[in-house]
Amino acid sequence: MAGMATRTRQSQRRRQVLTRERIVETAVELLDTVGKDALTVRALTGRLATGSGAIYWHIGNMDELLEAATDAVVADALATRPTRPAGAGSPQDEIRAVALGLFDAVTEHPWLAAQLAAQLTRNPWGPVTLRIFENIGRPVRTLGVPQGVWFTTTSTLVHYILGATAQTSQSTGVPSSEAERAEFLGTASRAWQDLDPDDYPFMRAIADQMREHDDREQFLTGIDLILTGITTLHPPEPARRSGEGGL
Amino acid sequence: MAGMATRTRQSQRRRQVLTRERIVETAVELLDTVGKDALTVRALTGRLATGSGAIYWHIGNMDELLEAATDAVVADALATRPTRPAGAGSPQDEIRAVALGLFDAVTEHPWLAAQLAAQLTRNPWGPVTLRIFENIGRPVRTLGVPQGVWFTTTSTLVHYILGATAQTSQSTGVPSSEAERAEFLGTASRAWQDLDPDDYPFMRAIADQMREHDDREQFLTGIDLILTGITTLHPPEPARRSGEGGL
DNA sequence: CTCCATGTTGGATCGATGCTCCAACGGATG
DNA sequence: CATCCGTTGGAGCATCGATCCAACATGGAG
Repeated sequence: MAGMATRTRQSQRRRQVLTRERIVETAVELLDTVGKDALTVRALTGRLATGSGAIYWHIGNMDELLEAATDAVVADALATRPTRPAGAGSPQDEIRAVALGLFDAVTEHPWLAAQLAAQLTRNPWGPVTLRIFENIGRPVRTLGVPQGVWFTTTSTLVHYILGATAQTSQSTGVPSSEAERAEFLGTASRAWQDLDPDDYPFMRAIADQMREHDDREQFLTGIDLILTGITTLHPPEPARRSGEGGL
Repeated sequence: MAGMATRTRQSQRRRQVLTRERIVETAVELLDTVGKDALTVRALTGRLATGSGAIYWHIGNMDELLEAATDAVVADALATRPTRPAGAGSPQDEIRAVALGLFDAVTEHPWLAAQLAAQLTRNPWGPVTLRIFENIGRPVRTLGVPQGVWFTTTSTLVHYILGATAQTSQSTGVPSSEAERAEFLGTASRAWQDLDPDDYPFMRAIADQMREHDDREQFLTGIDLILTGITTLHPPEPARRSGEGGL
């Protein structure tokens, strides 16, 4: 209340102030380097040279910390879009860019896929989902679809993106995993061919395609599939009446 | 038998055989009634009147048990399709039926959404994913799309379904939650209208649609959107060559 | 029928985790 | 200098997944 400049900068007044931001930052580091199971309160106290009580003073929960870490990474992935100052390309390109930003973030952070899915179910309209929705919905609006279907259209895209990224977790990323990935795909493809022909005829039929598919390319193909459906069901009006209020 | 009273305290040991199937069954019961956090090894030993060692003799892992429970529920949801002996309706109807089967299963089992997402990330080609893929891919094949895009097309549908069901977890289900649901939507819609206009213009614009949307209807709309994209990009050939071997 | 061999059971026990509780610290205020 | 309160660090608690092992039951060999 009426605090003047008393709240001085967070310089090395103490060794280094423990702030919520710093905790989240360290959590992301731990997640990236050691994996999700290694993100424990004790690991945090070790890295930050503090106690568990200090940590719980800034974050109320472990789930809350995971949500904050997820939101931080997602915000960074959506902010650093390929130098595109404003809506330069088509709305379709913008949607592809946002989707690819999330896709690449998931491949860079192996823990992110599980967390995105977890946040979606635990807190369906939390900050993470909100952020993604906003970034997809904005180009959807400029796509020329009627306002009545903005919500549904955006939902379809977001749900596909999150479902697709959920499955594309650990595969790519490390460059040396080229052979490793080929072996994984080969093993899976072979396993599909050995399935019961009565129970799984389809999986056997696409075993070959599976071995040679590219996750990223397939991801984009799915986006284009949905975009085609959108523009087919709601073709952009050639001349848009400007004085058209809602409804 | 003439066993003396030397040590007959636990004579009723074999009153009911402990099998993996029974453990999974009990796990589903616990998940449905008390929730996911209540599914502990100790809760299982209590319900089954046994010890933890006996349980770990049949299941190797807690994650494995969760996967088995998920697969059991999914298999049941996909098997009990509305009395449709064979492919009676159009491929589109079949896809809608499979998707709705999963959607309804998620609403009936509040824990299922999180588990479906978890299985997708942890074990991308485990039995659960395999089963869903097969049930979606089969009608996709009869849709008339070229074989080269079977895998990609099915992936798009499955990823959307899993992403959408992931967000539709706790909302509907209980009939008495009618007012509760309305209040939840109203609260969320109001929260969106209070967002920063600079950061979240889109969410503010669709706050009204959000309050009055129906999850199930929106889910089906998304399916139709993707189906439209599929049939637009790959129109069914009027005459299909039958002697088309794989290659 | 007797008696092991083998597969199965039940529970004690271990290590680890999330979280709470509390004494102590230290900069700001008077 | 004295006091206060936001903040810190760590001991401790409850609980969990998982392991280990002695006690059992059952089928087949003798």
